[in-house]
Amino acid sequence: MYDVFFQKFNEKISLTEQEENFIRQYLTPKKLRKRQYLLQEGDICKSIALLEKGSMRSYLVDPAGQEHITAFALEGWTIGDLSSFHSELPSTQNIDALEDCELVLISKSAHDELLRTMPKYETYFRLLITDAYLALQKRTLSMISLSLDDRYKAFMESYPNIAQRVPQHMIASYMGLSPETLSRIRSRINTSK
Amino acid sequence: MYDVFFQKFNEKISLTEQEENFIRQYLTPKKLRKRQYLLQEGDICKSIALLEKGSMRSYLVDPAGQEHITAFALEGWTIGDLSSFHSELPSTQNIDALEDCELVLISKSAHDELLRTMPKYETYFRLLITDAYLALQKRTLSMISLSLDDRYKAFMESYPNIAQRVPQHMIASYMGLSPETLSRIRSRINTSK
DNA sequence: GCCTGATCTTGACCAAAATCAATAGAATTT
DNA sequence: AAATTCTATTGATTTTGGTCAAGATCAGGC
Repeated sequence: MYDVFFQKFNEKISLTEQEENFIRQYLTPKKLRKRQYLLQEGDICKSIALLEKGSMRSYLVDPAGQEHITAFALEGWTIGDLSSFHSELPSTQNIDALEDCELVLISKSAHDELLRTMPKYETYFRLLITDAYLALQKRTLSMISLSLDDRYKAFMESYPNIAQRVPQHMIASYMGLSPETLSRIRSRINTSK
Repeated sequence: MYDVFFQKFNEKISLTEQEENFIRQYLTPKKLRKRQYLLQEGDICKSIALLEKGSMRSYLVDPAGQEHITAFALEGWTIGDLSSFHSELPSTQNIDALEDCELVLISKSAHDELLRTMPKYETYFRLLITDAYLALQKRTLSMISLSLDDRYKAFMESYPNIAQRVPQHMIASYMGLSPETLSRIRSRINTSK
């Protein structure tokens, strides 16, 4: 149990068996059915989740009622609304399962206690959020500096596994495009090579 | 010396005088004239900088030769290319001074040693990068979900002090717009109220 | 196995932003 | 003080992506 979680943890900071067992007490397993919510707009995000299995997305709804996907997650990825988790204020995001999922949850109180008592956990989390920052920065820079065609190519290179598992219109939403435009980008790219 | 640096540090984690002096050894002051580079594309980002005084920007140049501003920094803000700093690979960004600046630098080796030896530094840095992540996320979400008018309003609310010190065409660049479009957004907003 | 709903593509049309161009006012430099 | 450069605005035109609509394919539910 928690195999993927500890594998990912050990990639950043290696743990002894005792340390793994210490952390284990703070973890909670959770299963979600496809389409089930982990978090809904207005909720406070009380835990961050690592996916052992399945796929998820987070999205927000704009003033005009349109959904915009803000993130995807696959096995081994972490998902949650860090803003709400950190501030303990209601979230503006929704997170739900795209497939049946198995998760590992760390509650806010467990997280805070691990930060206080276990330096390796703080290091793990610092590295985790550094990676998240770098990935987000890459996304943001591609949005301001690349053509649509290049942005799509960059997305496909960075996340080929997402493209395989997620419908195309959701990728369009993630990129801030209409599904029709993404379809046209694809046909443009395919004919030009 | 380093007043702003320690003020910002203490806002996150409070330090004793001894701790301040311990950190002080690892810091280097630097002055930059307006238009002077802190980092150029191809350089490895060897230190992160906190601005004691002045203002800076970072930008990148796209394949078509066009500049895109990726970040601004004012007094008390931290700037640098975290991607290059972290990976020790050449940067794709340029960072230069918009006004005469006074900086505090932490080199990569100083940073690594502080992380190893001083838990409070690691906590400080974790909180710093968490804030950076949250700010970047806010920016990214506004790019995919808001109208241009709302994005501009949100920018002005979040960073009124940037708008006061930075020419408008740079704000347009930061937002990924042409200067003409930003000018038209402004006139639209001004006439409608 | 059929039906419904979801997904993707393509076309026609429209709206929004980029580009090109001209102007004028500010700020720096000499 | 004059000259040069930087900055912002406005108009005309072009390009790009969004919206609306129709049709085709596929998957899952009954």
